[in-house]
Amino acid sequence: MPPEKISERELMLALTILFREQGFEGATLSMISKATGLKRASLYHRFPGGKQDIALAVTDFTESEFKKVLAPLHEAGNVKTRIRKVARNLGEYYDDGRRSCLVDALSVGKEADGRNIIAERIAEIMEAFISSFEQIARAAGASAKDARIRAEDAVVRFEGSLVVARSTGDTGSFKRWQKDLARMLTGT
Amino acid sequence: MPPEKISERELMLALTILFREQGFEGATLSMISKATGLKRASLYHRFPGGKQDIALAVTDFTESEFKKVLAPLHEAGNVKTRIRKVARNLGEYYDDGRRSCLVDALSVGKEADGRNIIAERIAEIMEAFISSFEQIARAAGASAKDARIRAEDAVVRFEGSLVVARSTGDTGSFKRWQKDLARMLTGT
DNA sequence: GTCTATAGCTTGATAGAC
DNA sequence: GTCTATCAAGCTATAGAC
Repeated sequence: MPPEKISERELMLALTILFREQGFEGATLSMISKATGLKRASLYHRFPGGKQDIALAVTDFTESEFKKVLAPLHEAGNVKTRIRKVARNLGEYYDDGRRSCLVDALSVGKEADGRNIIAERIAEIMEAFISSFEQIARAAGASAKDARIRAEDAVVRFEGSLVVARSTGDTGSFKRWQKDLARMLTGT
Repeated sequence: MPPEKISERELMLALTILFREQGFEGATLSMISKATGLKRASLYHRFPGGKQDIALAVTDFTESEFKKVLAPLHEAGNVKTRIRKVARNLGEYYDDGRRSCLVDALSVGKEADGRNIIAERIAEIMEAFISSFEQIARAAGASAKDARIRAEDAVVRFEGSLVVARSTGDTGSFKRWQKDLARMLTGT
């Protein structure tokens, strides 16, 4: 057999960028082929289920990458310091607000039956994101109810700043979000 | 000639719903035909420029509908009362947070040349949205700089709550946004 | 594990009748 | 202003060679 033209990780990184920018319908196999350097048939060798399989793999990959980005939340040390580390990580991961959110891009569009398997799967990432923030808010002393609200609002402002930045090109609100995150979650 | 099968306004309403749910790539001419009751050729009679023409018409239509929704901001009367009226209007327009934002749905995806004509056009709606909030914040006594930041953050939280609601099905953050809007913009 | 070649379908778009 | 019929191009997916 010929050697792998592209490593698993490089492959997933290229696919993630593409799906984030184009969404599910927008990302055609021709684009995928071009972005990865693999011909159609090679893509089907790696992802027997086709395009949907690829999108689900991107979702799995993003979930695990996100865990790394959020990892400092669950480490030892000062709460605010941990949150600030995560704010920095997210800034790096989203190129200071210039990249779109995969959850947003892949949750547009429904099947004829009104469902969207990828969106259902990707909603778990969103919930895990909120849940991580919720835990750190609890650690900072918030009540169960308050912690949930603080976490949801922090994620809301994160997602919103990426939408606004994509539309207007202005990343100011993302940067304000980064600065504000520790205060939002700890309430002080 | 046969009579119009569907009025201009009904047509635009159906198209807006479709593009909001499916995005540009996701909304196929087959779906458009089904949603409007018009065959392909009839659509091309009304929109000679094809699908892109339709999307631009939806953008224009949404811009004028949005002006109506935001109109109370520019009327006479108590500032907070006017803002609360707009919060109610937006709740109605977005079905209490259950509908997606057109700006979000249509700003996913780029042409090969890196541009996206529809997204560029629709960015103007986003800017007008922010600008309306900015004016009312000024009217409430905020400095130019503060008014801009308050307006941006209000729109950020609005867009974010729609993304989170679409993903998780939870409209709680949208309802909190409605309650909070007057305080956010006036700073009190 | 990669490729070329191809199948079969859907897409966006058009011609021309009524 | 609507329609049927049709088109080329692009789509996802597969078969089979190396």
